[in-house]
Amino acid sequence: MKFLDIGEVVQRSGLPASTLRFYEEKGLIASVGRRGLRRLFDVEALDRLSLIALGRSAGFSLDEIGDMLGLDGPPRIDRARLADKADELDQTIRRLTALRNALRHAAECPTPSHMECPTFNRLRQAAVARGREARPPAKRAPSSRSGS
Amino acid sequence: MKFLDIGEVVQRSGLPASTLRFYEEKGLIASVGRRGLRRLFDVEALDRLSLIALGRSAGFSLDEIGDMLGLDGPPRIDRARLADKADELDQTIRRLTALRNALRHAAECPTPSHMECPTFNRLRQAAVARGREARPPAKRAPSSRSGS
DNA sequence: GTACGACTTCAAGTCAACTTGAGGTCAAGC
DNA sequence: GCTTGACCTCAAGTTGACTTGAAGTCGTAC
Repeated sequence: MKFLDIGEVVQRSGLPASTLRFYEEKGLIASVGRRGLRRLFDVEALDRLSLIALGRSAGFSLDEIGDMLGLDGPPRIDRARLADKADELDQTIRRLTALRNALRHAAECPTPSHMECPTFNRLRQAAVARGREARPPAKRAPSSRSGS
Repeated sequence: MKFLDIGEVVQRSGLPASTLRFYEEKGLIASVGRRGLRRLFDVEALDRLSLIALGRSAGFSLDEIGDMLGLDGPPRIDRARLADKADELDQTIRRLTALRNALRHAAECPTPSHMECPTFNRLRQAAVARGREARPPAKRAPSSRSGS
C-alpha cells in the first residue's frame, strides 16, 4: 500500500497543507506515520477529505463532521442525520426562494421607491419578524486564495 | 414627530442595544440626537433596521448594505444590485437543491455503506471538485440569544 | 437627595475555520 | 559536506458580526 506525502495530498485534494494539519489536529483525518518529520497519509485520507468537503458544503460544521465520521476509524454516517440535514436544507431553500422572488420583484418593481412597494414591504416585515432566527445564505470563498 | 429611546428600538426591532450601537458606529443607522447621554432615534430607523435585516438575510454583508442604503440619508436601493443578488441566490438554490436531493437519497439508500453508493460518491467527487469555491449554506443564529 | 436602573463609552473577547509567520529539521542533490 | 526546499511546530493573526465587561452618567421614583 502506498503512502502519500502531505504534498501529494495537497495536490490531490486541492487543500493547502495548513488545512490538512488543522484537520489532523481536530481529529478529522489522521496520518499513518512519519517519514522523518513528514506526515504520511494513506489513500483513504482522500476519501475522508472528500466526505469533509461534502459535509461542509451541506452546511455541517467541522465538529459535526468529526462526530459523524467518528474521531477515527471508518466513516459511519448516520442516515437520520442526513435526513435531518436534508429537511433543514429544504427550509433554507424555501426561504431563499421566497427571498429571490421578492428581490426579483423589487428589482423590476416600478414604484419610485422600494419603500412604497407593498411586496417589498411585506418582505421587510418578514425579515424583521424572522429577526434573529436565520443566518445569511452561502458565502464565497473566505480567503485571499480564492482567485482563479 | 416622536423620538425613540434606544430601549424602544430594542423592543420594536428585536435587536439588542449593543447591535444598534454597533450599527450606528458602522454608519448603518443614525441617531437624531441625545437626551442626556441617551440616543434618540426617529421612527425611520426602524425602517432602516428592517432593510438591514432583509439585506442580511439575502446574504449581503453589512458593508454592502451600508453601501446600498447610503451611509446616511434616505435608503436608495440599487435595482441592478438586487437583480444580481437574485441571480446569485438562484445559483445557491440550485446547488442546495441538488445537495438536498442527494442527501435525501443517501439517507434512504440501502447500500450497507455510503462509500458504496454511486450517488453518494458522485456527490463526494462534486464536493471535492467544487473545492474551495463555495461556502456552506445558511447557518443558525450565531449567539446564545437564539433561544425561543 | 439619593438610590436605582437604564443608559453610556471603550477596549477586549468570541466564534469558526483557517492562515501566516518565525524559526527549526531533514533528505536529497550537487 | 553543504545548500536547498519541502516539510515541521507553535503561537498569533484574520474576518465579520457582534457581545461582554468594567467603569461612568443621568433621569426618575421614592
